Amino acid sequence: MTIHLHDTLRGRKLPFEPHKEGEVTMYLCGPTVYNYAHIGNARPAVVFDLLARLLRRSYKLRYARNITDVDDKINQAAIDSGKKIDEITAQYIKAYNDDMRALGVLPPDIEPRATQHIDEMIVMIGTLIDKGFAYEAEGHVLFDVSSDPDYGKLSKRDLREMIAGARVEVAPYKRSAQDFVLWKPSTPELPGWDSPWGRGRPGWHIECSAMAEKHLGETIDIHAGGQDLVFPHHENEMAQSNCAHDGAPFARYWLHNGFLSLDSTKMSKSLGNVLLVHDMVKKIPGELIRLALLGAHYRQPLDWSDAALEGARSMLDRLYGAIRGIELSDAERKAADPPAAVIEALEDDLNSPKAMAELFSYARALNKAKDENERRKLAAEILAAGDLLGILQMDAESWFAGNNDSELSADDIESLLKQRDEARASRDFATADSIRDQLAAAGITIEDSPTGARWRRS
RNA sequence: GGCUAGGUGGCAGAGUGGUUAUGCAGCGGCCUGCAAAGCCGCGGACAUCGGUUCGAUUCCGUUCCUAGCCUCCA
Repeated sequence: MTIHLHDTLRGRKLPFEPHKEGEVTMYLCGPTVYNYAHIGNARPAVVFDLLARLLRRSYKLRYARNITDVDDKINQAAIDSGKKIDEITAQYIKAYNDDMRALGVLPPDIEPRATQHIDEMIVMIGTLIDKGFAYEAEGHVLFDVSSDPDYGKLSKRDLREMIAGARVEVAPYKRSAQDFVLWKPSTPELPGWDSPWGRGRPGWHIECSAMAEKHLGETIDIHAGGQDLVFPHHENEMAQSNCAHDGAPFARYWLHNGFLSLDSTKMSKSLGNVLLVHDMVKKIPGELIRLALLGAHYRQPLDWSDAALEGARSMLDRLYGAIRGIELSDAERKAADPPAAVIEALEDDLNSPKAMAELFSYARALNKAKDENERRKLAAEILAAGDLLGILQMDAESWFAGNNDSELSADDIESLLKQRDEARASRDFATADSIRDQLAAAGITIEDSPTGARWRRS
């Protein structure tokens, strides 16, 4: 089955055909590094990591995820903290990569940084001026929206209506309220670079156009990001790139993930309800967070809550419970492919909830199977699906052992289990049950089986 | 106000013009010393009002509601 993807520009799901046969280029708008990433920031990173993993099965993928390291919010963070800009960006770039790794996000092939592509941006801005799509005014360079007849097509906005509804305050140097900044002047204390228009810094949108062109070419196959980037960020990127490239399409498929809310409200610093991935991964297994993020289809809204997290935990308990106790060799693991139904679900516009549902039918089959070879085969297939989805990366015993922060160590538990076994052997069930109660009080659940008792933290 | 997405059983969340989502929770059974896990089975849903149709949760339109965007934002 061919991969189908929903394209924002055309507004529907389409069969995916890359520009060049067998090769795919993908660009994701990454973080602005002035703070830790919150759980909403993690959604596109995780969702499109899954897409990257899926694409790599069938194509040679070149995947870029940029880092915005020049931005007014960064400048403000430097002023607020008294730190140097470089210190701040270095700190948060490292934190971002660490946090994403904890969520099972594989590194992209390229991680271009805005500050390392100023020359390319200046060249592109010059091209836009030369071709009549941009103009200089009071040290600024602005994109002339009226010069691009396609402007508004991505976000499905009517330019005239936007003008009618525009805010009152329009910078005096703008010809039109919708014109946006490609280059703006910097004061001496702000970061800046020499340019034909004086010392300054780039506008927000130009970096993605310039970096995508440099690393992936004039036309990229997939451009992804959060839904809130459709306007103005992606609309503006598309305008810049299309105009600079004489109409060559910037992206063949535009993918946008839905918004994440927190307990049904928008995350915002003023409400104080921002969940930082950096804090969460200290307490919660990364793949649990990852599965919770993949628990809804990527284009659907997702409400983050403890209940959502517990739902993901139940799912992982069930899957780990099925494969628990089956030791596979590396060769057995490598030989297995994910179930076809799982792949088909993912190839249908990255339907991760469907993929999970298919995986559960394999877990059920494994739980029912008596034949050891059959069980090993099913376990290997489930684990192969886990590798594709970025889950089931832990040893099952470790998963059920959980955090080691309770009063009972694994050795304590084993010792108590042994006592209980002895009591049970002599049919002293009162003692056996009191040990079980003792363990239950410490959050340990016992599971007896023909091969002896197992335990897990709940 | 405009644009774009949605509104599915107790919760989460897929999907479909007529037939089982799936996970959790609930109920009954099997297994168990009793549990837990697992297995088998059961109940319960498609916001509203119209229309198309032999038949609509699924297509079209109305109304209501929700979210995002329209200003920095994943």
